[in-house]
Amino acid sequence: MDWGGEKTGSTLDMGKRGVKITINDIAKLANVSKSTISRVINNSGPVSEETKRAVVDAMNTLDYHPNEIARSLSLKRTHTIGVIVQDIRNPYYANASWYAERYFRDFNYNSIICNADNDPTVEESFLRAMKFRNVDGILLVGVQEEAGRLLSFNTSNDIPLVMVDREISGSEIFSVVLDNVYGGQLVVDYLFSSGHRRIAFVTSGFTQAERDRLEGYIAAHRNRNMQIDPSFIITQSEEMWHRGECPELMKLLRRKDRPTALFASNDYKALQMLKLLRRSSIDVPEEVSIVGYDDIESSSIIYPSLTTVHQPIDKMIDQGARMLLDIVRGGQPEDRKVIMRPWLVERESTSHI
Amino acid sequence: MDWGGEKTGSTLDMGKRGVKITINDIAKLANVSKSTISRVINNSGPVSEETKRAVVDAMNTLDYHPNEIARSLSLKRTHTIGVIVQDIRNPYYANASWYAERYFRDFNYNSIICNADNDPTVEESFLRAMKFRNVDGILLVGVQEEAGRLLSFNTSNDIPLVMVDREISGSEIFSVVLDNVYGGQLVVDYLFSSGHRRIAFVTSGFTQAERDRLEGYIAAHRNRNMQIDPSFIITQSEEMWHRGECPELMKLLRRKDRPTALFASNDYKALQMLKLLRRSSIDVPEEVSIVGYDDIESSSIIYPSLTTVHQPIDKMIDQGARMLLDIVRGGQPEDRKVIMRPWLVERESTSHI
DNA sequence: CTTTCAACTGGAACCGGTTCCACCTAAGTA
DNA sequence: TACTTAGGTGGAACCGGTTCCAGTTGAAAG
Repeated sequence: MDWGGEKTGSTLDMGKRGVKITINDIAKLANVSKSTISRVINNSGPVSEETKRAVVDAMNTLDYHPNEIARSLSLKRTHTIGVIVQDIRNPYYANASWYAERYFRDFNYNSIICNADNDPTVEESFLRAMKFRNVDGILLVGVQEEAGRLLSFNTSNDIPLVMVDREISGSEIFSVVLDNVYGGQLVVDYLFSSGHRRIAFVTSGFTQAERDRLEGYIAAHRNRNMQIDPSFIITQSEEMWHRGECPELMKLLRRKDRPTALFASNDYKALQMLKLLRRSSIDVPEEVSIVGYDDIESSSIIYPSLTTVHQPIDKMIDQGARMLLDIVRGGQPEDRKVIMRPWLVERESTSHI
Repeated sequence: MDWGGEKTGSTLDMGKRGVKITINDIAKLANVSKSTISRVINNSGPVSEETKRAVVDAMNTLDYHPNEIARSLSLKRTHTIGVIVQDIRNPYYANASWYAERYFRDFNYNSIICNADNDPTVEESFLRAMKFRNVDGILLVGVQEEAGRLLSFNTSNDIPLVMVDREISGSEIFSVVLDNVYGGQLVVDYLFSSGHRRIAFVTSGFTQAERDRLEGYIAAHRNRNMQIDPSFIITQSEEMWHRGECPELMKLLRRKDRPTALFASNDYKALQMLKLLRRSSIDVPEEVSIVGYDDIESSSIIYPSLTTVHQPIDKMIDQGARMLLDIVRGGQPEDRKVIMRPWLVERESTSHI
């Protein structure tokens, strides 16, 4: 909780009404030079026990805390991490960003959290802004960046960068990813084993992750030699999803050979679909089963609670954040790429047929 | 989106591989002194058109962006706002913090967002930490601070401070609040007019807001000369709510004269109750009506969707953030206290009887 | 009793900006 | 012609730290 510096007295009334204590005040009181104070604070050079004691005493009596700004200026590091999140309206990422913030704060780093809003342009401008803000490192969470731009940013630049929940295939960029193809297969295999044969996939196809889940969906069909009706793959813009509409899905559901199960590329879309089906008086899971992906908090709160794929986003953030801080501090993480596997959480939105 | 500084070229590859351009480079290239460059950047002194042009040219060719850290050091302002939020696990506040962040960024301020986690001690330590981080101002969102400490912090200190969704009565602290007593009455009046006579109030009683809503609940009863059964007021710790249990409520619901309506002091608790009732197979709203307070996003997504009191948190944040920036920039907001009124949103979790 | 070396310490430059003050120049005024 | 005066500019100090370098000291080694 404490962001660095010594523990202080218990009153909030410090610093004698706005007058800031500087290293010079301590130097004067302890009768030593600035250099020595600095050495004591940073443990960066020999100081006799005696003077050290005097300095610490002086710091305590004046309740001194080094000015981080000045320190940043000479050290050229700001103790700040930039976190760029794909879409903060998606609770999964909202959650992720909070994990990240907490993690960094535990290690005495501030976070600047930015919402890329699914827009590569916005993303690029944040990337640039962060550079000028002198962040020590950047964590890209679920961000969709065209490979080229990001690579040029990264290679031309010395700002450490780690991607979580996304990667740029073939690149050397540090990343923590989930096996989304595997996850997609997981869902379809589960539905198959529950007796479903007509399974639709509903997505915006916007991110690589979503495309990978689709690939898993296709692979699972292929493994069982099942045909896929192309009209069972519904792609529609994020904007439409935010508006809560999906005409194509509604059309599909009016067919007599409609799907018995719907697989949404993420929980957000699954929840929207749930709303749509309720509006059309189609019972879930009695008439149609729904599976999501992400396991956001709402998924377990709503009724029917959502069968979904759980991604250990907290663990992933932990991993990514650890890697990033490693690099920031001059180390080298063992792995450039960590791949984690999601698992299925069975709830009420699916049924056997 | 742009955090200050000029528009730049379109490639992310800037600054010649990590070599930072400083004001001295510009001075050299434009053949003028640092002072003049500074005057051009800040428009803070007379510069001839001719030299100004030369300086701007130089800045463009080298793609120069002033170092914010150095600027902060001499100007003693960091363009950073501290935002302390009561409880980030509560989506209502999660939302609020995002509005705040967005607002400040639009005005070129960074935000440091901290979760007080319902703990005054944590809160105090953040307050202190922010002081040492040299934030330009602090926005307290729904934070529960013992009056004394905060006042001493505020008076001893020159950091501008604005409270949103909470206040310290009798103090001069800038604040934007909702009329929670009014809101509490609103709910009870609505339930009365729907025919309900046995209405329970369920809370943690932790915040002043919740206590005010209770006061409204009581006032509405008094206005109609109705007795309140003391066992209809259920108070239980936040921790228990996070765990999703409420034994006292379950006991109350087993009585034959059980309440016909439950009024939760916020949506989070309402959602937890919904889950509890579902587990006990009590139908909402057929058997028991539920009303929440806050109108968080999930309230409209879940089934049954929640009748609740909508608080224009976005507008409140706007107000509070505007006030704060006003003060930060040396101005004086017209009002020290802005009081806003919530309104009721009728959905599916309540019925007439 | 010198020499050597390590421990300790202070001075000054530096990080990259801002700002006060002094100076110069050219135009306006007495 | 001499005297203001305002516009335009550079120099230097300053913000509050870090760090290199050189100097002092005291004890151990020769």
